[in-house]
Order: sequence, then C-alpha cells, then structure tokens
Amino acid sequence: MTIPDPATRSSSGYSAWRLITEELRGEISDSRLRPGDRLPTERSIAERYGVNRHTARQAIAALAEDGLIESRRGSGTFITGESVLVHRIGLRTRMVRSLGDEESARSSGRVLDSAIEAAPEEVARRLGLTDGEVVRIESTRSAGDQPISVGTHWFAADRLPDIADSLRRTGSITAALRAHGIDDYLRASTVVGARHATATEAELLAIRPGAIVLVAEALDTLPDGTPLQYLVTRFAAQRVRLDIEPPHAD
Amino acid sequence: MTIPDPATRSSSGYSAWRLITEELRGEISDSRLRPGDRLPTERSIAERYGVNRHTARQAIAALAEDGLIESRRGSGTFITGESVLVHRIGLRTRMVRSLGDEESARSSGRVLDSAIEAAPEEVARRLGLTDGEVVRIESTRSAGDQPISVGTHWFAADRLPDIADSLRRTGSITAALRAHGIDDYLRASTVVGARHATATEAELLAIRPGAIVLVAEALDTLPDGTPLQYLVTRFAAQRVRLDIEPPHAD
DNA sequence: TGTGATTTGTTCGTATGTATA
DNA sequence: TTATACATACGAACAAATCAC
Repeated sequence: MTIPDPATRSSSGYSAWRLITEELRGEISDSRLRPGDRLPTERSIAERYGVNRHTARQAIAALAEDGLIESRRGSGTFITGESVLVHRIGLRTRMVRSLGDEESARSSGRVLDSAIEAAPEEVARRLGLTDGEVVRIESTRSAGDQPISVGTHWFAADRLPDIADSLRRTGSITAALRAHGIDDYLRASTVVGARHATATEAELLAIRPGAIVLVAEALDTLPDGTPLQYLVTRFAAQRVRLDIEPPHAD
Repeated sequence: MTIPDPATRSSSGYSAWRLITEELRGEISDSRLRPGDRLPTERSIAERYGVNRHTARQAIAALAEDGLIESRRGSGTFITGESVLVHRIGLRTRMVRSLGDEESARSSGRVLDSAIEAAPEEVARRLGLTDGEVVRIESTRSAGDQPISVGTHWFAADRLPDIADSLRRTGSITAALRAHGIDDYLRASTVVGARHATATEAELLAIRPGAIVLVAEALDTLPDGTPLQYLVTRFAAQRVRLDIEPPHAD
C-alpha cells in the first residue's frame, strides 16, 4: 500500500494514519503478524509509508487502544495474544471462568479501600434507602496474575456496618455475607455498557489508559427481594467477555 | 489545576495531556459543562494550562472517543447530550426500549444485504450444522433517526432459504419467522464484549471511527432447543446500554 | 558492570487544508 | 470574503526505558 497524495486523500475521506491503521490491522488479523511478534519500529513504518513518525504513531496508537498490540518503551511494539476470560452473569454464579481452563481456581478478590459515607442519590434509590449512610468498598479481582475487574460496592450501613472487614478477611462477597448470616442472594438486575478507562482504572486493570472497559451496573437482593448490594464493576474489555445466563423457560 | 513541571510529572507518572483529560472529564460529569455547551477552543485550553495546542488536542481527543464531546470542524467542540437507550436482552424481549419512553414505537429495522454462502466454522458450530450453507443477513436498527445497532444474522439455509426476503418485507425477525411458521423462539445464550468500531460500523452507526461498540453474540433456538439463528450485534456504546433480564428464581 | 545505541513517550513549533460562522 | 476553529501532517528535541556489546 502507498499513501495517496493529500489531494487524493481528502476526496476519499481517509487520512494517512487511518489507512496505515487498517493496513496493519489486516496484517494482524491475517496472522502475517502473530502474537508475540514485534511490529516494525515507528521509524521504519514511517519510512515504509513515506510519512512522519507522528503519523505512524497515530496509526499504531489506534491499534494499541484495541488491545491488538502493546508498546513497551525502549523495547518495541508487540502483537498481544491475550487469552479471553468469560465471566458469567447469572442468578447465583459469581465466578470467573476461563475459556481455556483451570484458571478459575486462581481467581481472587482484594479490597482496596472502604468507607462509610452518605449515600449518593443514585445509590440510595437503588438500595431503597430514603436517607442514610452506605458502606462503599473498592475492590479488584484477578485471575492468575491478570487483573480482571475493579468494582465499587455499596451496602446499607445500618444493615451491614462492618461488611468491609469481613470482605477483607474472606476475599469473597459470598463468604463475607455468610459471616453476617446471609446465606443466599440473587442478581436482580444488570445493565451493561462500555466506555474508555479512566487513568485509575487503567492502572488497576493493567491496561493502557484509554483502553475499553465493560461497565456492569447491578443490584443484588435477598431472596425476598430486599435490596442488598448495588455494585458497578469495570472489566478490561480486551480480556473479558460477559456471558449472560439465559433466563429459565417457564 | 495547573500542569506541574515535567520533572514533577515524571515522578507522578501522569503526562500533561492525561491530567487535562481528567480535569475536563470532571467538569463534564460534575455538570459544570452541560450537554450542548461549547468546550473552550483548543487554543484557549492550551493557554489555560500553559501547554502547546497539540497537547490540548490530545486531551480533547480522548474525550471525543468516549463520546462525551463532539468536534465540529470550523465550529467548535460541544458536549454531547445523547439520550441513552436501554436494550433489553431477555427470553423473549427483542424490542428496543427507550429510557425516555415513546421512542420505542419508532424503532425500525432494515436489511442492508443478504447472501447464501458456506457456513464459517464458528457459525456452523453454533447452529449445529455438520456442513452446509447458511443465509447471512446484514441489518441495521434505528430508533427515531438515530442508528442503534448493526447486526449480522445467520440461519441454516436448508431450513429457511428465503428468510432474507421475509425480513426485508416485514422489517422484523419475529414477523419474518412467523411467516415461516415459527411462532416462538428463545434466547439461548448471549456473550457481550466491547471493542472499537471498524470504519464500516462507524459509518452505519453514525459514530466517530474509533468509537466503542458493544458486541453481543447470541444464539436463538426453538422452544425445543433446536438452534435457529446465530447473530452478532454491534451497538453504539455511547448511545446504548444492555439491560440483562434476570433469570427467574426457581 | 557499565556505556552507548535503540525505541517508545511527550512536548513544542510550524504549516496547510477544510468546514463553519 | 474574511476570520475562526478543527484536522492532518511534518520537523525537531529531549526524556525514559530497554537492549546489546
């Protein structure tokens, strides 16, 4: 491929860097460039297409945001070959299950931070609180050494004032709730969206700032329907798919 | 906010443009900048933070990719105030339902293209075909004048050879299947991911190239479990949330 | 071990094109 | 027509991380 003149390009509606992006994307999906392979250097790509290094960089950046490649300063840019985890969203399933296999056993959660504070409006509405305080917990979950998700959990503070400590001890919501006499809870609703990661999220998830996160906003209730936990979980989209458990046919 | 010296920044790990991005993002989510408002010009942002216009542009570009803002050449950059549609994924619900409301009535599908061809491996596996041909249909769905999703549908060609024509006539999968004597079908599985849009998808969905699409990969079956339709739907993430119908408690 | 070369990351400067007001 | 504002692209410089010798 050669980059056309600016005059030709302007009529076609494609800029040089977009053409280069598509070209490189093709080489990756055709497996001409395979996971672990090193991409040519910015300079050589720039020379190959007869453009400035900035232009080549912009093309490369677009691929990096898709998680197709990963740049390492001083070293080079490499084709990523990350395995995809499938996280099941269901009535009772809260596990991370690997497509490949036995990784699930090594899935582990960790509490980053917790606080008791006034309930934000949205949270109060979801938890059915007219007014009052909530326990907010920030957590992460990893499978093996790969971070999978970061989550923010809210519980009514009057019902479960020290849920954070239990969670810190057990490393699992289910176990922490059991310690408070709650043996079962159900997923009442889940809404999924996607956006770019914030700087903090990117750091916690070990992805590039600007990479995509899947955002799942969910409400867990007791079997009788009482709201228990409102949570917002952000998954690294390049590593995770959400598997929606089908509703049971009546 | 002031951008610290490069020396100070290098220890903090944040570049100037990232700091500006976060700052602007905060102003938008705090509603200090509201939908329809105009962002300060690149030049004034650059001056405000004492950086080069390129640096300001890089910060602004990150917000544009999130769909938070929209740049119009010659005019300015504006805060987008797109309404969010909630698309319900459930056992039988296939409608697009607006948060606001009455938009749902104006939801309409359109067939872009169809062909009968050999089943790709993945599709054959999902549809339970050992070998054979499939009908592939490319479609779009809009609510009002806003494109919501583009979808690729696959049906076994021996079962429903002219499903494409029926779909073209009726504009609805449900109606098209009814015309072929199929009165009911169920969602058997859904897997959701997210990635950046391709150039084609961006054009069809009226989003910026590089904006995010939610990708839902699903299998519909007859009530007896026979695979009926395998489909991959791409939603404009900046306009759509997927609402997962909770499984019924036994 | 250390030193220089390589490679990516960030920033500034400048120029030109294109769309809009 | 003119001015404004965003889009793309080139050139230069330096920083930071890594690698090869």
